[in-house]
Amino acid sequence: MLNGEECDMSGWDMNNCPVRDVIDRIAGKWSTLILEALAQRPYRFSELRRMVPDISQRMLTQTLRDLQRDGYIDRQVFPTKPPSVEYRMTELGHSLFAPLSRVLAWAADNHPAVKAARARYDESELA
Amino acid sequence: MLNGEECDMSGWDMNNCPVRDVIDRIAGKWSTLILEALAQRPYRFSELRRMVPDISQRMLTQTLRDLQRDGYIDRQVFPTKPPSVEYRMTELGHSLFAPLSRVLAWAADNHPAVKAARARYDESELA
DNA sequence: CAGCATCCCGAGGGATACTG
DNA sequence: CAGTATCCCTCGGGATGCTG
Repeated sequence: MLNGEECDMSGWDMNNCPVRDVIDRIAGKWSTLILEALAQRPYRFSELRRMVPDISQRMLTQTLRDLQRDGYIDRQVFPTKPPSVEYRMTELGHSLFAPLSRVLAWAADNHPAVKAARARYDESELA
Repeated sequence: MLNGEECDMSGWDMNNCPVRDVIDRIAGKWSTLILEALAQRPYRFSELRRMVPDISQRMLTQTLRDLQRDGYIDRQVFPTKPPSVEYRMTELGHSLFAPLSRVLAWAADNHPAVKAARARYDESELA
């Protein structure tokens, strides 16, 4: 990575860079929020909806499918009536979330610094 | 984060969640590539272009501006002729790249596992 | 309850041409 | 060399309505 091994810009064409292939998925608008929730414990569809109130059920479904497809979460259907579905983070998902949560924590911690940098930049721009 | 402190889904409305505010920027298509390059050493505009061959100069300029605005990189102009500009990662940028590079490394390491998961999913889908 | 189908919009981003 | 300026188009994602 750092030495240009995995996704060397000069070697890969963008469309099949393995790092991008993975990153693009978790870079979606809702992925990290869902992962954050399921990192704690399994949740049902309606529970997740309540936890991420601004998400549409369309995007919740789609994001869950994408995360499931990439192997980060499992979907288990209980054939009750009415049906109930539980989503649970897989081992792969947890192993991803370990480093990912560090970045999220960094973002939370350094948000003030970033906001300050933006203010400084915008200030110097209004020439 | 994990305990719902920083970006508690039930508390924040999406549009001013501090974590998203930071993450959305570095989740852009080219940001990580540029950060990866500048984490190693400073580079000039044309050098970066060569390192990320698929980027348009429009997006290179724009991504550099965004990263600069958020305080991750510095821009230094040398008034030579023709002009030369050097981009250099700041301390804030390096402190971000530390955890970020872990995620990128994870992505590189686990790309096969993710591809396998996708294959399994797609297989089971073509009912 | 947990979806799927449809319509629709705006932002992100590509291609091309021009400049200090 | 290091940009800026336009045009254009894809596609992520919102809103709404319907189903097993």
